[in-house]
Amino acid sequence: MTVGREAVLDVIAQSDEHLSAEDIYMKIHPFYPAVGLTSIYRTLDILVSIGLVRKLDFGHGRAKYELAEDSNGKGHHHHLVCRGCGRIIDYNDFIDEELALLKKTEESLSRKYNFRIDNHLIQFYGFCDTCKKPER
Amino acid sequence: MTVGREAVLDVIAQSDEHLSAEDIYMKIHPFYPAVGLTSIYRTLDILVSIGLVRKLDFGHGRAKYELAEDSNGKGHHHHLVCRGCGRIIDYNDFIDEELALLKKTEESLSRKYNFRIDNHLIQFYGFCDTCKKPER
DNA sequence: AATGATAATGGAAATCGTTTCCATTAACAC
DNA sequence: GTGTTAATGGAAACGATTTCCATTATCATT
Repeated sequence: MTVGREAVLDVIAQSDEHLSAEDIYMKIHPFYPAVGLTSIYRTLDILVSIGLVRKLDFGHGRAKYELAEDSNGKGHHHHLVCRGCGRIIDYNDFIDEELALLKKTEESLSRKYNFRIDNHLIQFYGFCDTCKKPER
Repeated sequence: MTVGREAVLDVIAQSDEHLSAEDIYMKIHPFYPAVGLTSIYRTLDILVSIGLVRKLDFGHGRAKYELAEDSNGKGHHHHLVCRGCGRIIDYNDFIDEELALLKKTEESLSRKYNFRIDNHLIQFYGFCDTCKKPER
């Protein structure tokens, strides 16, 4: 654990948003100008690989990162993605039902396709409050 | 509808795999050498926007495209993504249960967040048959 | 056929997030 | 304090996708 790595983890832990590598760089830079973007990427890879951080792709061309659910205080959640403004809403309604079904599905798929499943992704796409066009 | 557009849609319709823009270009080029990559991208955008084609991102850095479920003969399905070799498996086990829960969730989320949901994404990640490491 | 307006085209260049390279520096066991 | 190794950051490379722009096809109107 070096200064730079600590800083990256700190920033992610502090923030309750989904941060891109550059977001993180921006937040760190004022305090640790010596830490470069490359190291941020490297550190993120490590944090993801040890399971502390989750890498997310909402289709906006850049990866976002959030603290893994074990430590994020929000518990397991999924995402609502606005195609208008790109806003992401975390939700955990029905999360238990979802997880139960997912578990069941995972088990069945694992068996059927001889596949070891260790992660899943659920996202809803649409238009948020402010981006909804008036009905026509 | 121009020759190039027809060709793109044809290739997607014929194939039962998930094709990248370049895959499509490769398949079209021998027959229509005049059709450029740029047009493929343009056409794909159009096909996606009118709902004939679905754009997929499996996290391999390039978008993949498949025929929308209305016309693909496979019906609604979700994906199993192998992190080892990148293989994608389409499945539709429990699809009815999944869709039922998704529908219910969508309705609730729409109301709660005043969000118009028109699409969803479900993917499982893991390691396929051949990529599974021996248990240890 | 000739005209003119508009849509579609493809190749080159630009874009931009991410990776790779590599020479430098930090850490640390001996 | 010397040697070995891991970590670093800046520049350059990378690669999928977009943008630019001059050319070409389309087609309704004369």
